[in-house]
Amino acid sequence: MTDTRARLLDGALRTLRDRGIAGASARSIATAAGVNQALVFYHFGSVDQLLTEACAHAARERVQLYSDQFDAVTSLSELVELGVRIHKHEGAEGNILVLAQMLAGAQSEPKLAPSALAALTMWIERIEVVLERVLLRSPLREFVDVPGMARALSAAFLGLGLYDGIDHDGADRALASVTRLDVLIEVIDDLGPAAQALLRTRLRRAPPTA
Amino acid sequence: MTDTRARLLDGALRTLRDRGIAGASARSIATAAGVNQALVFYHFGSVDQLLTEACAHAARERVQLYSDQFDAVTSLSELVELGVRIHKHEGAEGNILVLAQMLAGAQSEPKLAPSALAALTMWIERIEVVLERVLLRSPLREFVDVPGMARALSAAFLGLGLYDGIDHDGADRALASVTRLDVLIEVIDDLGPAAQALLRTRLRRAPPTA
DNA sequence: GTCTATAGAGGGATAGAC
DNA sequence: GTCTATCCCTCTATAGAC
Repeated sequence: MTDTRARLLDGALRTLRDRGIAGASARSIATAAGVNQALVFYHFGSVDQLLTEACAHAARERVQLYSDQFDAVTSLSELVELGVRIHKHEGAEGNILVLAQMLAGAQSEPKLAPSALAALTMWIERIEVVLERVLLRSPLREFVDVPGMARALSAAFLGLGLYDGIDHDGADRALASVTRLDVLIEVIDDLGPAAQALLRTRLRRAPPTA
Repeated sequence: MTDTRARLLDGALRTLRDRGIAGASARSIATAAGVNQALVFYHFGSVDQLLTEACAHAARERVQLYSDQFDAVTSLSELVELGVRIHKHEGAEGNILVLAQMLAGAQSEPKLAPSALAALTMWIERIEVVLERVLLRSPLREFVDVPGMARALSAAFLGLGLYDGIDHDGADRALASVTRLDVLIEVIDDLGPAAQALLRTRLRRAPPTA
C-alpha cells in the first residue's frame, strides 16, 4: 500500500472522529492527511469509497488489536471490564466514534450502510464468540440469545460513545453503573447448586415476554 | 406560533430523521416544510438554531406523549416493555433518530451539544423517576446507581436506533434478547424472602469493581 | 412575513501539466 | 503519482422588492 493511500485512510478516520460525518469532506480529509485534495479521487474514486475503505480497515485493525484480550475473557464480569477498557481507549483514540458517525451518515447515504454494517459486524462476531464461551457453564445460558445480546451490547456502546461526546461525566457514570451490575451476574454464576437449581426452575416457569 | 414556524420545526425533524445531520441543510428543511428557504433565517436566524429549537420542541412533546405510560410502569419488566414500545414507535416516527443525529452532529459542531444534551436529559430524567420508583422494593436497589443506569439505558437506545437504520433484523433480535433478560430481573424481584436474603448477602460481599 | 436574487464560501469531481 | 486550475453544484446568509 502506497504511503499516500495509508495517509488518506488515516486522515479519513481522524476527520470522521473529530469533525463527524458532516465534516468529512475530501478537502478536510486531505488536509488532515497532509496530501493534495485531488488524490482522494485518484486513489479512491469518491469520498464515500474512501470512508468505506477507511472504516473497514480500521475495524479490522482495532478488533485485531483487542484480539488477545477478547480471548482472555473468562466471565461476564471480565467481558464488561474489557468493554469499559475499550470504551475508554477507543473513545479518545478511535473506532467507536468513527463507527457511530458512519451509522449516522448511513441513514441518509445508503452507500455507506453496507460498509458500516460490515465494520460493526466484526465487533459483533468477536463478542458473540466470547459470550458463547463465557455462558457455557452459566445458568443463564439457555435464556440468552447470544447473537441478539452481542448486537444489543454493540449498539449500546455506539450510543455511549456518542453520549460521551456531549456529556463525558454522564457517560462515565453510566459506565460505572453498568460495571456494578456485573457483580449481580457474577453472583448468579457463583450461586451454589441448590440456589442455581431454584433460579433455573423459576426462569423456566417464566415464559419469554417477547 | 405562526404556521410557518411550526412547519419549519416539523420539517427540520423529518429532515434530520430521514437524511441525517449531514443532509439537514436550510434548503432541504425548507423543501420538507413546503416553505421558502430564506424563511429559515428570518424565523430562526441560522440552521443550527432551528435544529436546536426543533430538537427541544420534539423532546418535550415526545416525553409528554409517553408520560402516562411512564407513570404506569410498576416493574423493571414493564419498563423494558415500554422501552421496546417506544423504540418501535419512535424508530419509524420520531425522536430517537433525531436525537442520535443531533449527538452525531454535536461532535463536530459544539453549538449543537447543549441542546442535544438538554433534549436527551428530558428522557433521562423521566427514566430516573421510574427507575427510582420501581427499584424501591427490589433487592437490587442498593446496587443500582439510578442516574447512571438511566443514562446507560438512554445511550443504549440511541445506539439501537442508529443500528436499526442499517440492520433492522439485527436490531429486532437485539431488542428481543434484552426483553428476555427482564425475566431474570423479574425472577430476582420475585424470589422468596430466604433466597432474597441470600442474594443480598452475596451482593454485599462482592465489592464494586468500578 | 414572504418572495427573488445573489454574494461568497465550500464541496465533489475532472482535465491536463509535470 | 502528484500537482494546479477549474467547472459546476450546493450551501449559508443577506439585500431588497412586494
